[in-house]
Amino acid sequence: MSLRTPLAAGDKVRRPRTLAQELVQALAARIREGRIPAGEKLPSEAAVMAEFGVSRTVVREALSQLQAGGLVQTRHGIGTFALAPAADEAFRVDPQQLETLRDVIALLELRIALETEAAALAARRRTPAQLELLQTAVRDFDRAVQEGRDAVEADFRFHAGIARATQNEHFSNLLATLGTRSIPRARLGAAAAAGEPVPAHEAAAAAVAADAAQHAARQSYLRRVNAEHESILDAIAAQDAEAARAAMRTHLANSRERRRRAGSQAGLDGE
Amino acid sequence: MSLRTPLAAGDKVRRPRTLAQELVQALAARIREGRIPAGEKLPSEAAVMAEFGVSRTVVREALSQLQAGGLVQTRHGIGTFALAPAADEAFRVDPQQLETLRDVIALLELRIALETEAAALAARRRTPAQLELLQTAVRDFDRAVQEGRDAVEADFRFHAGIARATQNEHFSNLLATLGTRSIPRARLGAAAAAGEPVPAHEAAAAAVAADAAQHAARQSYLRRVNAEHESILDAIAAQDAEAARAAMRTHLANSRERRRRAGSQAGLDGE
DNA sequence: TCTTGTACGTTGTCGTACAACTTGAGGTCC
DNA sequence: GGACCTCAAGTTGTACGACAACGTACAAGA
Repeated sequence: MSLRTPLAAGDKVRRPRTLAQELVQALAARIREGRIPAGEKLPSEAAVMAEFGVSRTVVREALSQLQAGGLVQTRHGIGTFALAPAADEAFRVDPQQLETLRDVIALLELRIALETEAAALAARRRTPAQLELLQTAVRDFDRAVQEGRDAVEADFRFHAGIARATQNEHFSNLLATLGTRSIPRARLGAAAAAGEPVPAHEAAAAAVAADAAQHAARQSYLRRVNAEHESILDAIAAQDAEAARAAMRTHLANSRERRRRAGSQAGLDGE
Repeated sequence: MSLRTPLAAGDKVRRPRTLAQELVQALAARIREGRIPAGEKLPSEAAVMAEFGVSRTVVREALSQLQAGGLVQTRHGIGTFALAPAADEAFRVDPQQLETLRDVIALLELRIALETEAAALAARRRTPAQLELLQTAVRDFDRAVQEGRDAVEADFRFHAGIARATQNEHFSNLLATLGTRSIPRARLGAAAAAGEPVPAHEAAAAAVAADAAQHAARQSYLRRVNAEHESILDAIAAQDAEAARAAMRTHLANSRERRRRAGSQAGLDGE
């Protein structure tokens, strides 16, 4: 069996363009169809080379992709093994589950679970360099608030930095999954609320005043958020795990209440 | 920036993973953090080689995995491009990350974060029917231990029941994802070590005695586990959130220590 | 019996070379 | 001047050979 056979005349737009991708399909089929049962060892790279008539480069890239796809597992010096069809029970948040305020708060509860523990672990394990990144994030957040710019990025950086400082990849991976769902919300609402110059050509004076008041309220709210960030940062700097845990819980619980009060009106902007 | 730098003294058992996988993480981080915006071209393979100080083999395997993961797209003769975050950003645990004891403990840390909070929420919110299910699970666990049967199923049912009693789907969804990865790992070695009837036809008396001793040790260990379950159950029955949180933390921390002591020898059986 | 060494098979990384593809610059012809 | 052609440069795709790192099995030695 060789992959090098030129395409027959009828085979116009054959799907897989590269040899590696063809090989991926061939091997994936064997695994999915059970011709290579779960736990069983695949042929060695040399054997696959011989069987399919391709170079080791191609074989390795194919195995690499199967690995990334979770179909096989490779162990140095031993071989490559097929994995259980892995009822790919990936955790994901259905976008439909973010429609109501109640949905958003449910997700925030999960973040509380995740991040309070992360804060505690980060306090114990953070490296000096990681602490520095957190300090930078808090400073940037503060500056963005003062200058009326969008502070969401610095906010996210702060939380992501804590997750990373746990030295446990799972925390940052999971937060990334949650974050892209729960934060990046406000494309429309927040931008307008964040102080973009509104086309106020014909706006009534009353509307302008209301806008200014809203802006001021947002400022004070963001300052409170920053103060909470600093409490967390102090605890992590002092390597006080329990204080960090408590400060993070306060921060996120406050976020939850702020959001709850804001209702569904303001959309889901940063915390 | 080079991946080849020898480990610093402080770096504990730094992931012995492969260069390609490290590179995958580094590049994936750049994309996820927006340092390489969607649609933008990644550095050429030659540029990545130079920047990270690795061979083209490694670079190509890393890109290959990113491709399989849907983060980038490669076009022959042009380059590799970052893709839109693809709403597919699901959280999953790479099977490769469950190889070492250290990996298992890392996952357990995440479970601690998740389940301590779940226990607290469950204490506040559980319905009488849900409480009853938990009581049944604990009773079944106890009976299974006494009768020498496998208690993993009842154990998992107890934990899953708590997650469900939070009334927050995300907790049970995530626990399911973690559970299928971290518990049923009864592969080759684990199955034999977990107390399966050994073909003892010609086993020496000494071996039988050792086996009996191991069985007794396992019994006492499972009774301790059950006692911990009962503490959690009591707190949830009394709707005492803080007590439930503390009891769950104790339980999982003990699990972690038991597992740590067991080392990698016993494989990854239930807790 | 237990330990040690050692040979072998397997995967991980490196380097070089060339083929195939795309783009853009420059040249040629009308 | 404009349309077309050619070609060079940059990029990804594939091949081949070499060695390092890792695990396992088995034989030799204490």
